[in-house]
Amino acid sequence: MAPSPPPPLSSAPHGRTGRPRVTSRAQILAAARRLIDEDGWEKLTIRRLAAEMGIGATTLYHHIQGKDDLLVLLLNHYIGEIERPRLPSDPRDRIVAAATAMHDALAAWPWAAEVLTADGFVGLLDESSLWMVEAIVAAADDYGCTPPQTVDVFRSIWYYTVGEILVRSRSPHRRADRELPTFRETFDASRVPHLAALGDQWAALAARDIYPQGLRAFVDGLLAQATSTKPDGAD
Amino acid sequence: MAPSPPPPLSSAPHGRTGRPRVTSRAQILAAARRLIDEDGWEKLTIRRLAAEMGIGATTLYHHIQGKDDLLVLLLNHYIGEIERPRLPSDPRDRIVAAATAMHDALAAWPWAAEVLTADGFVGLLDESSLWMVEAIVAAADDYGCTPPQTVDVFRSIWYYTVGEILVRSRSPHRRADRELPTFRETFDASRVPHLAALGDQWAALAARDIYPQGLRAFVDGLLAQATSTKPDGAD
DNA sequence: GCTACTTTCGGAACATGTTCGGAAAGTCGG
DNA sequence: CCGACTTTCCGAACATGTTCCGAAAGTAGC
Repeated sequence: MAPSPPPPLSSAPHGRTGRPRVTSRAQILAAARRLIDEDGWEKLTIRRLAAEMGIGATTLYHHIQGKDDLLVLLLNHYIGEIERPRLPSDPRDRIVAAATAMHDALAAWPWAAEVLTADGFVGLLDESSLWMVEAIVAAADDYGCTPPQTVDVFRSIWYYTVGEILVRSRSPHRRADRELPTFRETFDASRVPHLAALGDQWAALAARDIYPQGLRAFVDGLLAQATSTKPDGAD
Repeated sequence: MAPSPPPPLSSAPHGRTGRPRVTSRAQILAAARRLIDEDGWEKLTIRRLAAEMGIGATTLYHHIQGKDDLLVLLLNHYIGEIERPRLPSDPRDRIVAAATAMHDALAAWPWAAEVLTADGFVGLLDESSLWMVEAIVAAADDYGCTPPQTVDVFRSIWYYTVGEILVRSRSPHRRADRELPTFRETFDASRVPHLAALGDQWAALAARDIYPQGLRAFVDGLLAQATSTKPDGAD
């Protein structure tokens, strides 16, 4: 429980009392990236990572909080390297563009789903990764949203984005394992007639990527709601 | 602490060959419900459940697929007991009401978050739990949506709902453990000015429940998009 | 009763994330 | 050089979900 950032490993090895560190957080992150790149993120376990570095598994816990923490750090690194797209000037379009960038950045890493819902995820992001959030907030502000409305707009979009990524990241699993489609193909026509009527169309329709489309509809609805509601927020 | 020894399998028909079963899926579900009600769902482990029933842990796997499967079965039971609200006649209001019911039903069980994203979750629901889905689909259809549009409407709402439940179900965790709010309170004003300007307001604003509000905005946007788009679906 | 067959049971084992307690390896004051 | 102190390392252990495989407990045919 000593979050005091340790001094760099090589530049100041001596000058401090106590047993010298055998590794650094940066080295751990580098090794984790190597493992992910080589064997896939599913093979990234604490013990493997420790073995890769030639240290004890327990030792890792003195440099990272836990596996979730490690994944967030990794994600921050990857997201930080994404180049910022030029965002449209129109606030509505800007929100859509920024949210799409955020979505794509997270969806690119399957293991992001493991930590997306972790306690206050957005608050754990680096400043270099926060420009997406900042862009959405700024655009909502530009549009004329009040601070509460702005936060609501972002949170709503965030929920939608997280849900989409999580649901879609788990769906392909079963399709490879078993032969079940994402949705069952037969429904009781007497109890759920409309579902039964859709029948096997559902599976095909549910396979399409509708994130951008839904996002646009959502942003439209949110901004319309913001401008039509009394900014005072009659709670 | 074992109020249910093994006898009540007496009614099992003896016309079958092989070693007789010592338990049934129904008994497993009943024991699981008992454990959840008494000690909370976090205490529900495979070994505890087996011990409660006086059987070996491995035996459970001959009656259920795994823990996720067990949780889905449990959720189906609980959702099936929810009384169906009278839904408004207006399609838009009906979608909102049904989605809200769906959200509330899932949000009522913290462990629902554990299986919400499991492979084709909606397809695993019982017919007795599917009336919420059916209601949304039927309302979208009533509104004039084409089958693809109808599925898109439901899936969008589903993503939003799942995201909200998952994010909110994990947030309180850390607030109890540590003192971090859901979002960090200080941001670099030079890199993320708008976030910095919101500052500590964010934490308070993010604590509010905005699901119904966001849902209404989303449904408005989705239905507007559906009626304005060529039904042919120009991909 | 005995042998075959069928179905179910469950102990041992595995991999995982994580915690605990003490040993190890330095510095510092003498 | 030595003992005290500080900081870090890591083997052992724990709890979990899950899988393997042989033992157990029935029925069927003789």
